[in-house]
Amino acid sequence: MGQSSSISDSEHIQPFHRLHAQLSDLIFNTPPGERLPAEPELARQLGVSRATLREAMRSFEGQGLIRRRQGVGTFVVGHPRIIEAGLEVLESIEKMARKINLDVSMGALQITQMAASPVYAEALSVEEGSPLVKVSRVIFADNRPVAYLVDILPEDVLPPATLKEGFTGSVLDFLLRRGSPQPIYSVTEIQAIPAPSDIAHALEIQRGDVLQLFVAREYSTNNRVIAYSLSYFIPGYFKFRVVRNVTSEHPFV
Amino acid sequence: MGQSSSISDSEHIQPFHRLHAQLSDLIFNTPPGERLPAEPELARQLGVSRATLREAMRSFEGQGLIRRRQGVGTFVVGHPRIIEAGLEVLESIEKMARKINLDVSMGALQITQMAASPVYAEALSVEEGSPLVKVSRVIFADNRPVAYLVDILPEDVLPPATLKEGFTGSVLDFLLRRGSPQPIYSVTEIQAIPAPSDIAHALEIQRGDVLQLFVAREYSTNNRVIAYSLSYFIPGYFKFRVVRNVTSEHPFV
DNA sequence: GAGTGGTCTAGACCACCCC
DNA sequence: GGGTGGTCTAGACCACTCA
Repeated sequence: MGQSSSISDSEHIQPFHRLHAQLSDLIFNTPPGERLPAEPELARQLGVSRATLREAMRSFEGQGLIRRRQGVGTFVVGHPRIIEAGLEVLESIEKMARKINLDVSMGALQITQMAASPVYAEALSVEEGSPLVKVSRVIFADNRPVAYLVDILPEDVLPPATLKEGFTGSVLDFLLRRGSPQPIYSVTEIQAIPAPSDIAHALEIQRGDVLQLFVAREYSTNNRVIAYSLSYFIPGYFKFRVVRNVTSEHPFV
Repeated sequence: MGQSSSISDSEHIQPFHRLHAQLSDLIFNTPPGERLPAEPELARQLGVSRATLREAMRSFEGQGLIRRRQGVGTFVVGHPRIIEAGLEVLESIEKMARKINLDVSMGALQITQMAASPVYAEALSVEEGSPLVKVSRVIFADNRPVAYLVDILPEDVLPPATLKEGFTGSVLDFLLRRGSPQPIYSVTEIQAIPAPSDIAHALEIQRGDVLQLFVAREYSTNNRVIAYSLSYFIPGYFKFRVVRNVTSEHPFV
C-alpha cells in the first residue's frame, strides 16, 4: 500500500515527495482566495492518509502560500508582499511596512502588570520582584497575522496608563515619540524555533511550525536596559538582511 | 482515553502538554550519553501513541538536548556548548568555535563543477551557463553535525584544483589566506525554514525540523560578488547576535 | 536477524465556525 | 446542525545499524 502505483515510471518515491509536488501544483493552479477541498476529501483524492497530507501542507503554510482556519477551511493566498529590513537599523514593523505601502494593524493587545521573574529581572538588570509591564500583541499585514510581539519594561519606563492613548503596536515608536528615556540601540539575538502552542494559536498557525525569533534588549543613554522584547515572525512574510564585514582589528562591542 | 487520569488535579490538558513536561523530566534526569527507552516502549510507559510521542520529542531535538539515530536509538546529550557570534563580523564557524575551545571538524565534503543555473547566475552576477564550483560539507562540533554549508563560486575565483590541499571546511578562511580576490564584506539574509529532506539527512535530524538559514553574497573589492553561500544551522548550537541602532537620519542602504 | 527510529494508514473524537 | 481543521490512537511496514 502507500504508493498507489498508478503512475507509470514510479520509482519507490515516498508518498511525501510525490505529495509535495502534487500539492504545489494544486496550490499554484488555484486562484488566490479560493478554498481547497477539505482535508479528508483531499487526502482521498491524492491517495494518502490525512496525517501525511497535513505534514506536506505544513511547508506551504510557512511560506505563506496557504492559510488554514479551523472550522472554516484552507485557503490559497496570493504571493504575500514581503517586509524587508536591514538589521543595522532598529525600527518598528510599522515603519518597515509603510515603506512598501503595506497595511499593518494590531490586534489582541494585552497589557499586564507583573513582578519581575528571575529571567526578566536578569534581562532587564532590575531586582527580582520589581514591577514590570508586559505588552503583547499580534501584528497583521493584509489582514493576516504575521508577527507576535512581546515587550517587557520596568513600570517606571512605561506606566500602563500612558499607553492608553496613541499606542499603535510599536513600543519602540512610542518611546521614541515620548522622548525620555530615549532608546539608542538594541542587542538582538536571532533564533529559529518551532512555534509554541500559545503563539501558534495567536498567529493562526500550527504548533511546531517554523518561526523566526528575535530576542532583544533595548538600551537607553548610559547603557540602561529599558526594554526586553521577544518578536516572533512567520517566515515568508519577512526578509531580514545584515551586512557583515571582514575586519582584522576586532571591535569589542 | 489519552489522559490516563491517574493524576489528581487533572484539568483537561491535552496529552501533548503533559507529555512535554514528562519528557523534559525524563531527559534532565537521564545522564548525558545514556539511551532513552525505545519509542514504542516509551509511548506505552507514558500512555500515548508513538505519533504523539515523536511530535513531543521534536522540540527537544531542535534544542540539541537529544539526538535520534535511526537503527540505533535516542540519546540524551549534555547541554551543548553554544557557538556565539556577532553578525557584524564576517567570520568562519571554525574561528567562532576556536574562541570557546570547541573542537570542530568537517565531513561529507563534495566539490562539484557545474554550469550556472538562472538562480546562481543572478546571485553571482555572471552569465547563465558560466562555469561554477559548488562546495558543500557538514560541520561537526563535539562529533555532532551542527551545520550544513554550501558555497557557490565562479570557477576562476576558486579553481577546484587549488582546494585539494589546505581546505578545512571554510571557504572564507581559504580565500582570506590566499589573498586574492580578497573578501571584504557580505550581505546576508536571515531565514527560518523547515529542513528539506536532503539537508535533514545530512544533519541527522528529521525532515521538517527547524533550521536557521543564512543566505549570503560575499563581495570583494570593486563590489564584485565572489561567492554565494547557503548556511544551514541547527538552532540550539548557535547564538547569533546583532547590534541595531536607532538613527534619526535615514541612510538608504 | 533483532532492534531501532522513520514513515504511513485508517479511523476517531474534539474545538471551532457559520448557517 | 453540519462541516472544517486540530489532535490523537493503534497498528503496520520500511530503512537502517549492529552484532
